[in-house]
Amino acid sequence: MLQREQERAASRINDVLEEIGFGRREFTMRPIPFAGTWGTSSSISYQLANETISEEGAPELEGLSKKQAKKKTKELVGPKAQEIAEQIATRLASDDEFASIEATNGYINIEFDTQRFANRVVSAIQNQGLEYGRGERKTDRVMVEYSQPNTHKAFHIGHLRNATLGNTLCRVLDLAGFEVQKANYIGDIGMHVIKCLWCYERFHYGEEPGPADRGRWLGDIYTESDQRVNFRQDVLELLNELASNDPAFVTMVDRMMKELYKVHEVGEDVAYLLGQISNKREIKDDAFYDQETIPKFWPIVGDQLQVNLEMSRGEREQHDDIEDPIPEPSQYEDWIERWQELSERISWWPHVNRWKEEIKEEFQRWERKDPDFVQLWETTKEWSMQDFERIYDEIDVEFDTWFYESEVEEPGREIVKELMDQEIAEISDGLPVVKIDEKLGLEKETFRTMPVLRSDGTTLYSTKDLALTKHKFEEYGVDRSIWVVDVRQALYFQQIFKIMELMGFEQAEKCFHLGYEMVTLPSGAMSSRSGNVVLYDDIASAVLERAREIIDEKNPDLPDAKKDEIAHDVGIGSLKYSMLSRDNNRVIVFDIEESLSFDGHAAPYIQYAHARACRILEKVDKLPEGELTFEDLTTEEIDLIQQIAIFPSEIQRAASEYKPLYVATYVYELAKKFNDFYRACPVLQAEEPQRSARIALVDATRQVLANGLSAVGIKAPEVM
RNA sequence: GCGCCCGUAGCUCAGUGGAUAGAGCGUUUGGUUGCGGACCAAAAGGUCGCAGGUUCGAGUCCUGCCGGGCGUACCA
Repeated sequence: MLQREQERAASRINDVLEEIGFGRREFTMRPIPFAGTWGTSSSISYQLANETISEEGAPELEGLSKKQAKKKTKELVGPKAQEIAEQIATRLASDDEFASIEATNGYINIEFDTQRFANRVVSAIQNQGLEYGRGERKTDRVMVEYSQPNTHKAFHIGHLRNATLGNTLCRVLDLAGFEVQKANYIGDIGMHVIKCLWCYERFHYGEEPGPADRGRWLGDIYTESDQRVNFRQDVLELLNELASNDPAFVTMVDRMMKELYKVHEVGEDVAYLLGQISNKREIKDDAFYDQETIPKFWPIVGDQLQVNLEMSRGEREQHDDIEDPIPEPSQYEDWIERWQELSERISWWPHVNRWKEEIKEEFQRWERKDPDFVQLWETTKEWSMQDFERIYDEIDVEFDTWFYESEVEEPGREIVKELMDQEIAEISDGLPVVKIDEKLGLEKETFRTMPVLRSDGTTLYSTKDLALTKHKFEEYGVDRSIWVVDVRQALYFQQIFKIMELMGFEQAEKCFHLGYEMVTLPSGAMSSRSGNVVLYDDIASAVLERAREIIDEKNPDLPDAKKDEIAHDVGIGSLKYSMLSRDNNRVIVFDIEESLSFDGHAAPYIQYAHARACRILEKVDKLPEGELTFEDLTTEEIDLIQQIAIFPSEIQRAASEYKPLYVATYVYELAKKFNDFYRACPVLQAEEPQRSARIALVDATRQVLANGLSAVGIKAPEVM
């Protein structure tokens, strides 16, 4: 609608350019960037001014050096642009279709006739309702694969970022006019599942979780399994860190070793530890003769850390023989905490290698489809799935198609055969790989080499993804395939796309990986193993509780069920918005306190604007109909009308660049402009015909706020 | 080594080659019987990491540095 006006304006300018001898040009019209003005502008006169000066020359440039001439040109362009703009504006002035045409700062500014366009915008919104913003039908069939949670693991806020981004992208693409298929790809098999089930059978057999927290229960078992398997690594990591970062620890190594030898006479191991620590060389897992050395050494390490902590606090004399400055007490407290956690499990040390063997055997049970294993896998998988479905329901995220990793293992092996037959893949170091750079004839290392099967014939993630991608193209008729996945897999997806291209799939060109950065915590990267993780369920219940408190305070008379519903809309909306209001390739440091605040740039602000609009409309008997009077508008009214008018084009922009952020920003800006209007312009108390016009504007804004929130997957309650 | 991302107000972040670089949080001071104060106004706060280049015009594009994060053959 506005685009048409812009095109018309550009075309009229071109008419004038032709008349005055510049000829027709390609240029884009941009909004006038001043508050309270609604129209379109062109900077074409700057280009023309520059051309004129450099082609025709100017008396001021005579006899100047090149550099000086350039500098002078710069000074001359501004005034000349203004001159040309004025010339164009005067010729256009005879056009009575625009409210005003002016030359300012060298730009041609064409203001719209608010009476005409405001009516057009408001009535379009009234007529289209929920459909306002929908673009023309596009021909491409799009599939967006997102969420991809692993069963047997807990759902945390990192998963929430993915689900929110992916779901919003789907909603935006759909609104933009694409046929969208929302796909989930469940990681229901793989090493993580094997580890979890091994740990269950080995240490928790026969235990039953409560029906409500099976998902979390499984996640806890997975975490335990991970801790068991990585136990030695974690222990050595701390020891090595102490050896390289704590001079007091290194200085005391002789004393510690004497103590160790008293309780544990294994000379080789004591000598090894002494040598590595005092020379700050890495202590290796497989270097010990005796499996009890580290468990015996561990209490000595703890005692030493305690001594060092006291020394760092200044409660003990400093040792003259420590040359480097010793770490802060807080650093020791951190180390002691880690030591303490590992200490509780130090008896695991001798068993770790055997456990690893057992896990390999467990993997074989899966590979040969051992019936007992498969049955256990199916029941536990179902527990996770029920949990996921509950969460998706809570956060209003949906899927049309569900893929499972376990179902693409066989097709994966077939595609590897195909790749071998077509000589795209080859055997290298005993496993099938695709040497992508070589196949593409690239000199520079770009896509590298991708393994497509393990050397023992078991499938890799890539094996399955290649098969699934082919499946999407062939069985689902997907033209444009999108993956919403962690940005760390960027190279991986480039490799997949290139292999699909090598196989001759034209759709490879329109494959797109929407990468997003990590969600970290103020205490560092999330890791379930170390317990540094915020689970969805925990943050969701905290946010819901907080939202409920505020509603109780603001709106005590509402029925309980209604309060719960609003608390849900506001709390979850706020959480989702915090995931959308930051660019996808920026790290989110998730601050729990901040997520519990509903002020400022957040979903409740937008929802509040919507509720306010609803409140005004509630007091109106009948919405105005027919031609309205939008004359002598205030700055706030003009800016608001302009904002609701650009919604459709913002949706297109977000869809074409795959940027959910644009919509999140847009709808916040809209709420802001509505609040400005709300303050400056009385609606119900206004005199007719202004009253009717404002009521219609409020109604249109309410609709666009609702549509905008819906596009980002956030509910728009009428009361809050 | 190679590649990708980030660097904008004290903090967290927007910013489509174009006019005076904007929000939120925090700080300080205010907001009248008005339509809901989850709101609003004012003040303070900037060498847009640095240096070149392209351009009439660069926070935005190109090149090189600096700082931080991430990825780089049988994890997913």
